[in-house]
Amino acid sequence: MNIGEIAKRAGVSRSTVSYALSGKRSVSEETRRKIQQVIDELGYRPNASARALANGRTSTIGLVFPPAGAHYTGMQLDFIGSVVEAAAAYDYDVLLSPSGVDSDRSFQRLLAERRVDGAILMEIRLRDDRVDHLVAENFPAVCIGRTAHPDSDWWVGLDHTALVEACVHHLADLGHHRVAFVNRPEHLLRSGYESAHRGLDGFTKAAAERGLTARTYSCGDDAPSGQACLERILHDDPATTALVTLNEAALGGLYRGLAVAGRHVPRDFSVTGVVASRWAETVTPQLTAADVPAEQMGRLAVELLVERLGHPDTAPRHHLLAPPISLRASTGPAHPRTGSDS
Amino acid sequence: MNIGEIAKRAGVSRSTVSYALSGKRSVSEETRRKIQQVIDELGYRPNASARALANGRTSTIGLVFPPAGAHYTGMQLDFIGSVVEAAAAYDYDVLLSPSGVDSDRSFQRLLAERRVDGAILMEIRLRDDRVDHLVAENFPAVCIGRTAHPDSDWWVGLDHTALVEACVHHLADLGHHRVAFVNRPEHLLRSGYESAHRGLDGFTKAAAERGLTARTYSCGDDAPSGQACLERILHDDPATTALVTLNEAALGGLYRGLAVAGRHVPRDFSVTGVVASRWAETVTPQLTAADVPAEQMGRLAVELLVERLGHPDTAPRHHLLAPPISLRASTGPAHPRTGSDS
DNA sequence: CTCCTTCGTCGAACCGGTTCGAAAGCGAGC
DNA sequence: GCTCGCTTTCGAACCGGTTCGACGAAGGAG
Repeated sequence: MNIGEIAKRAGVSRSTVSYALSGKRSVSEETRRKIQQVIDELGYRPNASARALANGRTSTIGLVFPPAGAHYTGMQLDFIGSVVEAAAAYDYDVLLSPSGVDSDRSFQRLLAERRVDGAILMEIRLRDDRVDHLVAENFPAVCIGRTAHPDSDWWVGLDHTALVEACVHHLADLGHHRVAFVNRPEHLLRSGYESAHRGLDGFTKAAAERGLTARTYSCGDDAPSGQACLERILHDDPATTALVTLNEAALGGLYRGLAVAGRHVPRDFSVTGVVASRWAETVTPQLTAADVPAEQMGRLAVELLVERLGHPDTAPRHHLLAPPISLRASTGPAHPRTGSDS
Repeated sequence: MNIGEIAKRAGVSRSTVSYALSGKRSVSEETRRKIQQVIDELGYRPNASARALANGRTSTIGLVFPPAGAHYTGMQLDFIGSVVEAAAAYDYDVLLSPSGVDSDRSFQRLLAERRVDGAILMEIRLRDDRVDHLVAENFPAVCIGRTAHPDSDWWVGLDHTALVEACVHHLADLGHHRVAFVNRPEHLLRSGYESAHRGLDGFTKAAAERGLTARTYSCGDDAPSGQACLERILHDDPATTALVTLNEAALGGLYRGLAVAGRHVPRDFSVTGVVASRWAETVTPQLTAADVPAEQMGRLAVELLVERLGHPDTAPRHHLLAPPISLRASTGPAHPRTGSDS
């Protein structure tokens, strides 16, 4: 059931079938109908590998996936979903590439073996080998996140600095003086993980500006770590009345820690941070947070990539997003704890 | 940088390079070294499309993704991650196919255009066109979930009936008499969604066996729907003291509804169900639940598929998993509400 | 009636691999 | 010395598309 078979049954040459399908040269109405009829009868679809070999385009984009074995967060899932959906709208398939332990191997696979026309990278680091590599080869790629030298790349990113600053200002406006920052795990910070660094910067800066007493913590990406982290916070400074977090996966644990410590949210303690709205709404009380527009970011990344694929030598473009804080139910005015603890 | 270039620089023919690489015929140690040296110098990797065209294998498996635009649950994310990881171990890439609105188009794309060697399907329905289609074509596929005629398919599934039964027995053992079942959304039930149906069956059967007063509800896949559903439950029968749920995404809303209604978990109300452990641990109190072994299921699915690809005409194989209930903190003995409500 | 376009179609080459049959080189056996 | 068999290498065909140059027929202009 290849193009030769169709040609034979339609009584024309292979090239005529190809042109009838692609429309790159005119074909008489009559033969076009005949060919279409044969194709419909046999349910023919052109072989993707052969097509890719011949015209050099695979109609596939690679999505470089967070390290395998890690704790995926809801945000990442939303990215993946929206990327797949947006790509389908442009007739692209999405190939997942685990950037796991031997990330090089699967990465090489994508690029050097020409499995994809372009790539979207998640989980960017400030200094990122993968990005350097792609830029050096001028390979069409778009990052979800920014490196330290963002002008030479294509990316769509979140202004974590501004978002965390906004969270701190929100808390300061409510009268909080002693606040904590719950960051992603230590090893991500050390490896230069973008959002962790920029978020931390924003926190430190805004806390200084507002004259707050601030402490920062790293916390594992899971609920038990969140609970432990909260215990540490209250142990280090029992007078803490609010926290800001980037750590979506630890959120449930932070809440549990507060409940265990007898701190009511938002009466005794305010919580805010940067979390996708869909997940901010699953906790009780619902989280006042900067809404990560994961769906939009995935879509924008695909749009940028498609544009770049269409116009290979355009100057880099980017989108820096700074979604507003959605006021929900997890923050309130500070009530300094008086007397002994409950 | 193709095989011809390598051949030229190594002073041999293209076929010799090919054999040196594949090892399908012997090549003298000397020429093999020479070829390898040239390859290392130039960083050559064979073109995937050409290879796929020539030998008929793409080294890619398709993962048929839940409908686009739906609310993804954490479980699904875990599946995807584990499938990608397991596939990488067998040197397969994973191509995502959204089975969205015009699922046929992208589905056809995968199969008819030969983009993948095999496929893994998620979100199975009891009567599933996609599965029928694949079985009819004898296309190598493995389902995560069972259809109504499971003997002719390859699948790895969860015994939702048994799991929900176990949940009901657990509640009955604790002395609960009036229990509710929170299912997936109505439209999924209507479309024959497997876990929703089997779970419901298990609930109904076990509740009858134990002589419980039981009500069943459909609930949207998000927190607000969960909260609304819980209100409905307490409105319909304020004496309800426990619920079983399959609806992971609504769980946060159910908890919130209980908090709003002043029912303490687990003192006044027990909650249990079927939820991946990683997510069961993020809520407070942690959910006593049958742990969905998403990671294991993804891995098993890949293993079955690889096996099927290796031995095309083996009889169908499957794995039916029935993980145990993990006792956490969300269930307790029934204390019939006495007097007026709080 | 010829000359020049335009339209529709065909054959051949090409994309970059794999694979098969055959041939060349070489030592062993008779 | 000749044949046989083994190892190593080569050339050609093939996978299933796309694309380019050319060619015949039809139509219009002169």
